[in-house]
Amino acid sequence: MVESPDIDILARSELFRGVPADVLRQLQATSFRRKFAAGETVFQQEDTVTTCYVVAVGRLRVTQSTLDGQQIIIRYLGPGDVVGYAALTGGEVHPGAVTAVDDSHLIGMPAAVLREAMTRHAAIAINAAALLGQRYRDLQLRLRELATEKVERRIAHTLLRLAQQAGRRTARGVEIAFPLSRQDLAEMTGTTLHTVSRTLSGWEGRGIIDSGRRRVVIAKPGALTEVAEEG
Amino acid sequence: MVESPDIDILARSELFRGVPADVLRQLQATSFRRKFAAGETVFQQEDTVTTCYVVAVGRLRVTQSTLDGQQIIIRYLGPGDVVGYAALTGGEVHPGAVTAVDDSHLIGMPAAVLREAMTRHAAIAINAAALLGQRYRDLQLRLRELATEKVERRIAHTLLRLAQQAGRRTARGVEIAFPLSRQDLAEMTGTTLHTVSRTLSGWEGRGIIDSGRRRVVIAKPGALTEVAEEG
DNA sequence: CACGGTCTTTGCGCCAACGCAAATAACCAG
DNA sequence: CTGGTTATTTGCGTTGGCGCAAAGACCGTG
Repeated sequence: MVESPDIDILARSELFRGVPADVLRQLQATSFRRKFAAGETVFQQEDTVTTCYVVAVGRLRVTQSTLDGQQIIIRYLGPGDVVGYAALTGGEVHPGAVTAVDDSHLIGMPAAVLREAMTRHAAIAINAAALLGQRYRDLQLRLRELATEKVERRIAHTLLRLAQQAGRRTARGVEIAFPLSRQDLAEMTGTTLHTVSRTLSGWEGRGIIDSGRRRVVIAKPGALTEVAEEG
Repeated sequence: MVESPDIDILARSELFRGVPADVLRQLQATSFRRKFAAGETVFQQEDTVTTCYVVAVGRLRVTQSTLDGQQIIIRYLGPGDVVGYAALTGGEVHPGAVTAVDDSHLIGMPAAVLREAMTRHAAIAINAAALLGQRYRDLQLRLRELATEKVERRIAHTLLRLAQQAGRRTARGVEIAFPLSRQDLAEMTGTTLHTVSRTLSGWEGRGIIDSGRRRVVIAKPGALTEVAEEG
């Protein structure tokens, strides 16, 4: 019997790294694959936690909304990332919503099974703590940025971070490898799409970036870094 | 032999809740108490992680600074809270600085011992994941608040949150039970001490709060909630 | 009880960024 | 190719909150 490719993906994921193959095989018995088309929702904010996913392929967006419809983007998720971290912490409901921004394949498993596996195999629980700590640290950084930096710098930093985690080298420069609108950038930086548009237009004029409809290519990463760091 | 009071504190802490007493006794063999006077620093940002603490008594402040001295307050820690979460995630350095704002007693233990205990007792690792998840969720909320709400509301929300976690009922109202300056509130809400001062003055005039030098009493929590929720 | 240090208050001018509005521009479905 | 939908750009007036500056209040200490 051929080893399932899913085992391979899990073995490389942030949550199951270093976990023995036989444990993964057991987990895989209750796991399943699920596809989400771009734009489809994986779960809504406040949904009850039933399933935990690991991204096989694709890209998803985590958002958090207020009652009156205001929304911010918490982070983007890509291959190997956990979708629905609440399952790791024993949370009852999802604190944010997750939507696919590209066609995506997720490997899902029941939250109860995962919780049980964590009690049995400390390595998984330790990985969970590590990945949550990583996300927490990222958020601390963004909070500080939002509190202390001006809009232009925030946008610059955000683009550089996105390039780092989902950049693709092309002839023109580093392209953000998923659809990213002005509105999206606004929701990541705590500003409005108008201000983002004006800022990007400015950079476009200086040849720093090359952008279009839901598309951003960083032509001169060095220049963008300069904007982000000083002046 | 009398059971040490530290065991009791640990058993009730967010990290060691539900962990068998004999495991705690083992951990306590390498643990020690340390006092910090108000104003003293437990560790600096970027310090190497060597020790993990649990707060026995007191109150501490976690901050994050930029190179140019800008700083924000990430959170306050009180009895039962973990100080130096990086030890739980395998981090090499502390991502933030911790300072005592009141005289405090901490129970410390070597990070390596704690890490080892996590691998041996999944319950500790699971608690670690839970508490990190809680902090992450709190930060998501603050990020959204900072990104979408105006200063006055942010300050109102912040005060209400502080009252929740460290409020003390008095004749005049709910008092924040540790020294809290205008500057501190500014660093929690992403604004300046001037704006905080003006805002508090306004509320003071309306009888909503009663504040002084590094001291805030919420006289009318209901009115403050109203400010926080709707205009 | 006077002094120095730390907090807090308040006035004033200014500007980054918002909010509104309206004109493109790009994409999609049929 | 055409009409409809979704994204982007840009202009213009407004303003919340910053930055600077100076005065006043409070506190611990010698």
